[in-house]
Amino acid sequence: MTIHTTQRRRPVAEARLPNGLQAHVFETEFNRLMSDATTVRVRRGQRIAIGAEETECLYVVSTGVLALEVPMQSRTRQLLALYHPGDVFRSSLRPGIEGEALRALSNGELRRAPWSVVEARAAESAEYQKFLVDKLSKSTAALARHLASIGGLSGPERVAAYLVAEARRSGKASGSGVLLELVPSRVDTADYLALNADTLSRIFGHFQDKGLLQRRGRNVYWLPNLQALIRLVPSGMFPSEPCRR
Amino acid sequence: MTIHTTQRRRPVAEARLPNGLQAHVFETEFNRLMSDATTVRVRRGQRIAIGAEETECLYVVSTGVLALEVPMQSRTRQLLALYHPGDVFRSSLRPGIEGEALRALSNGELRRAPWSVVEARAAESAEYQKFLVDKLSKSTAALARHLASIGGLSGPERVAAYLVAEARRSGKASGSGVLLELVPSRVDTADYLALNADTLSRIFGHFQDKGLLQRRGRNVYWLPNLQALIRLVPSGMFPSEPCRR
DNA sequence: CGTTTTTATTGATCAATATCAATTTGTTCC
DNA sequence: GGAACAAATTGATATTGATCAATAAAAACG
Repeated sequence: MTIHTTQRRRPVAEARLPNGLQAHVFETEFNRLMSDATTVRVRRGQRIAIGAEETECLYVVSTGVLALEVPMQSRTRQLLALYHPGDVFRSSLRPGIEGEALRALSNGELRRAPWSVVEARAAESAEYQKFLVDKLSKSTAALARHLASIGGLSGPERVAAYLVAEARRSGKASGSGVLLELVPSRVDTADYLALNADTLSRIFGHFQDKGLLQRRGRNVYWLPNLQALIRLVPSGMFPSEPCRR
Repeated sequence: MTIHTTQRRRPVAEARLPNGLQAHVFETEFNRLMSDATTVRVRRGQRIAIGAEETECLYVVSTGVLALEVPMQSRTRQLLALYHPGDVFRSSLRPGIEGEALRALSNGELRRAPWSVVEARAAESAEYQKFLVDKLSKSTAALARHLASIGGLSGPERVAAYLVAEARRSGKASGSGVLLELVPSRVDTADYLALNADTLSRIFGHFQDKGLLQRRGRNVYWLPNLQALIRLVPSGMFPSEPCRR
């Protein structure tokens, strides 16, 4: 297993934690839990091989966005899950498909610790144990939710579900709508949503035509009407979770 | 949460453990771990509501096949995972989609224990703890693998991958090929593979025409050439796992 | 054993999305 | 600022898989 460290040609994007709360949790809980973790700087596009059994690790995203990637056909791939600042990834969650890896979708930073060390540390404190198990469970639940989305929804529905989920995760209230930064490129987003990049582009176009989406910058979009987007997704997909602001 | 117990109109199918090994592990490890679990008999089609936070449970399949189900559109659903004898399901793995449930795809029996009890028991023994965590990790890995399959493969590829996985899980060497019992109905299998039941039927037909599949009974199929089926699936999906017999 | 009910197959058609190629737009870097 | 490069959009067309309706095949049941 090789982990290439950043060659520092491009400046690493500074920390972009979605909001104060998450930053706080991240700082207090994880920095203690991961006090002896290795910091790994990653550049957009970089591949981080996931360790085998013996080198099982826990990864925690500090900044940037990463994805769990598996290569499928010769030229295609599937992104199984996205990891944002504060998210954890345990390598035993990996599907065991040849070529699987973590892939940086933006510049960023993550911390890596051997699972054995994390386990020992967690054993010392029931509080940390609970925190960790909770994080990992949520990540599995997210995987299940994504599978439901890919397997059960049409293209536009998937995109709407993605936008709503992102808005809830990191959107900022702005005017009458929600301002949203979508870090992954079109191709990455398409590979995550199991859509063709061209098709995804078209769906974004339709949403813009219908006034559901407005581009405000490179990766920045404004959603004037989140409720309308939610209505595009079969009810039940978002069971009355409060929308953070 | 209501769990309907069997009304015993139809006889419950007797235990069908795939082979001696699994039966053994199941007996020795789990019966001790789950010694104070409730036994729940289920009939094909029965829905088992998954508990909320407070009533989080661990389920262990004794006999039969169950699936984690989420309703999508009005008439459609997605089966996220299949659970066979010996498999475990922890309710915090649920995606949190309205209407989610365990669904019995055949008559069978499962054991249910409150998570708190299981946790306490596992805390007593590192061996059990490890066994449990390992089972749950594998179930998450299977979820990821299934997501890769649904998101990245075509219909026929998905079906081939399903057949190969089932052959490896429970197939019995028979003549020059593998004999396989496929318990779930066409509709259930289709919902699991995110395909239309008609389309699935056609794919089975094509596989039969190509001599990859032969019907041998109600749910029993014979695969004369497993290698040919494996070649239909992008390499990497099945990285040199030994084929059990 | 024949009737009822459920499950599976098959054909004709349609809709959704992938593919390929050509532009356009945006970014990076001198 | 402008050349060189990368990313995103758009149009024309092909392909896959869904849908609907009709039929066939199996099980269940009296």
